[in-house]
Amino acid sequence: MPPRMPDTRNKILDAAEELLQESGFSNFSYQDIATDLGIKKAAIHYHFPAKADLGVSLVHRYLERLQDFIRESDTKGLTPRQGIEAYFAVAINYLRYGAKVCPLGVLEAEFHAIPEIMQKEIRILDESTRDWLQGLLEAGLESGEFKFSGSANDKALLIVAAVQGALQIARAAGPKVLFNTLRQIKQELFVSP
Amino acid sequence: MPPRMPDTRNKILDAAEELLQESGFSNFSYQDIATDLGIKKAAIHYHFPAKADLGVSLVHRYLERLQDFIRESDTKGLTPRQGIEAYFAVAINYLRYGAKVCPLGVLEAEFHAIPEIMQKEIRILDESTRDWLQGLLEAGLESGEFKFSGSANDKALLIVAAVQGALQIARAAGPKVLFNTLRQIKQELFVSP
DNA sequence: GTCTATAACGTGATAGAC
DNA sequence: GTCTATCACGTTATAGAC
Repeated sequence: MPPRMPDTRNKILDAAEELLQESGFSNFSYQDIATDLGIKKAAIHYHFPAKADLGVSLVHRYLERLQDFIRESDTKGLTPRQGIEAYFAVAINYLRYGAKVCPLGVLEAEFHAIPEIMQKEIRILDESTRDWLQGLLEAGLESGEFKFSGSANDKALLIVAAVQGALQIARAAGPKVLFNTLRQIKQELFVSP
Repeated sequence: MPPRMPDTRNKILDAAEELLQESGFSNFSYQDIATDLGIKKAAIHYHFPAKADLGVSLVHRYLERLQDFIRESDTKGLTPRQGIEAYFAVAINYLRYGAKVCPLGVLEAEFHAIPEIMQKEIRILDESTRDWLQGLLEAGLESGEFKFSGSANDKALLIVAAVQGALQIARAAGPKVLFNTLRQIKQELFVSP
């Protein structure tokens, strides 16, 4: 299974993803994507008849990417600590290239203004992300790399919420906000610095 | 200085505030507000010629409310612990009545899609909120009510980010997410349960 | 202060040629 | 698959009567 070439459909999703994390789902249009790619709006409607279809595919792709990430982590035999660092690296990259925010954050912020069919997909992505992090925290606790009080489930929620919030606050207060937050999480979580 | 009667201008701001935290700034229209209040769009344009004017006034009112809250806290002589509880109560009320989110969160999520004149006001509100919380944390540390490692400035950021994120995640995963987050923050922060 | 009326524009979406 | 052309609609915003 070789990786597919970036055909138009994938290019559309790439552009939409960028715009989503930049401005929000209802703040970009088919015209924006068309302009970015140098094509016409109608071509996008061919691949995604309604904007809700595009939105669902977008969230679904985040989910696939998470599952790929988990699979790769297992294959490479990443330690829990390396797993957390990889998760943080995703957030840092969001920030670096365009001051983007967490896709879950922006979609949840406008949750009541987006199609219901997308909301369902968002719930799955949210649950999957925190489930994965919970497992990572449990493994780290068992291996002695991590320390924390309370359940791994609770801690996963706290971490995801803080990172999501910090990415947004960084827009008003600058990038340091995110790095500061990640540093605090690591200081509390890691047994040995 | 008695509190002003809820004239049209204030009613507009009330309705707009509700809609902002429900759906986001660019996801409500003058028509939505007009319908809510039983008036016509043009009446709103009389009070707020452009939507950016409405947005600025909206954020400015949050700031005034924060300053009133701080003044009242001082007057009543609230303990740091009571201060934090009052802050959490605001978030809980957001959640309870319409699953609303933190105004800063939703505005930062669509930061790059809103008027620049609003962005400046948002930066002030963000800074003021965390400044206030920082002072509260310092006071609580000194009085022996709170415990935490690192600076009060850092801790204030972590708390604000977590609460902001939790309010959003609650939309996908339900209200428990917020209560869970607040409980964890308190358990880490309070010396005596 | 509030209204009616209207302008100017962008949006999502569809039909049909190529 | 992509295009041109077009539609129906909602949006912000303004002008002017009352």
